[in-house]
Amino acid sequence: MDLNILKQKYFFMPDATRGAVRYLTTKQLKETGTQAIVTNTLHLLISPGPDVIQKLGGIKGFMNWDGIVFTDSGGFQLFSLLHSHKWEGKVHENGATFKSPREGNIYELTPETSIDIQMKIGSDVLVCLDDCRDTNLTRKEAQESVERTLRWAVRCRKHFDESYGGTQKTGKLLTCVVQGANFLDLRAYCAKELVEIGFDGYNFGGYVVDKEGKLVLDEMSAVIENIPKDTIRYAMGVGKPEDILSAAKVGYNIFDTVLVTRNARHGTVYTSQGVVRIKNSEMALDKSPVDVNCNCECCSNYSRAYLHHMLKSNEATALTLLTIHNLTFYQDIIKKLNQ
RNA sequence: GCAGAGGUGGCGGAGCGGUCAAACGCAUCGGACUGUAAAUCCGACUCCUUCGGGAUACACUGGUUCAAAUCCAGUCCUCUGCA
Repeated sequence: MDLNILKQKYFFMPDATRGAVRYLTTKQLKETGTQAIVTNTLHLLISPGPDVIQKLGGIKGFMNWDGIVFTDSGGFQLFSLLHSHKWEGKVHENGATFKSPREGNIYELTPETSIDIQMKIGSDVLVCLDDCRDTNLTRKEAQESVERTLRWAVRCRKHFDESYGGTQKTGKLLTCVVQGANFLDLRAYCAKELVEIGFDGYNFGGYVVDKEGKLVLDEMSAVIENIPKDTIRYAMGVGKPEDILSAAKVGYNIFDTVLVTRNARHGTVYTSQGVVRIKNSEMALDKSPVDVNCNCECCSNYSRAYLHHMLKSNEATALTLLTIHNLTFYQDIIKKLNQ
């Protein structure tokens, strides 16, 4: 598999956080036009555990997925869960120590263990552990997060190269995350320093929309201006269809968001005529497909009225069909970008 | 027919003198969701309102009380047991 394509073309990766895009079979996932997915180090660490996945052929063998796999470092989830006190644990210079609410085990995620876990999961593109913080950071906090992210990036780079032989030996790519909150100079600084270390990709990290839900394009620009063009430029967590187009225009080429699949499950679907809420009463007698301009399994076979009824009746089939549609809609956007 | 139990908002079901326009659940109607603890969460849900309130409401009709969904009487229904 030639991973260099990730540096040249546009990709949208649905989140298969626990090694599954919710409600889709791997076959259905492929049929949406999806070529790459993101799984999550943190969630897979807790269950079923990296050793189990490794024994079962890595995430690709496990899922029977022959496409590209990214693993998120787990930093974003863990730190947001810890910062909001939803999980017990603490962030420290060596990473984070936390208690899994699932079975109460104590785990430690460090730059090195994060790489180890991602290797065992068997992903194609690894992400360095980054120090992701809350929104509304002071300059001092943002600076600390940048400096720690840089120190961790160095450790990840070193560990990946020294313990595994780097890209040359593994064939895998290593990407890093640019922090700096809404301080443009910190964003630029973080990007430059990471480029200095050298990675296969520079991911825009942190929060991608402001309080009003507007994409932070100025921050994204500050990063893109300081990284190479022929690299992975992954805008993590972006976003709404229009946000993906904006980010692509600025220079990003890879995207992921939970909105696609989560909104589908909640009955909010994307169409060529804008957002439609399938659960709303006006859909009850609507014989038209979700999107007349879509050829997915959902739109080719079923009416809005039928999907409305299934959602109202808690029939899981609707979740599958709407996920297929939303994901197909996103992949169609990506196809147009690649034309 | 006799003996018990009971009739509360679209439904189920709390409340058993004042803080009750009435808990909670469901249904209904909106909305949110951006490196997923999410088939989740939030709001509305008698009518009117200049958003401060106002007017009708707990089977029906009377009554007691400063005050009744809550107490009393009668009426009409429903369920369970015995004939």
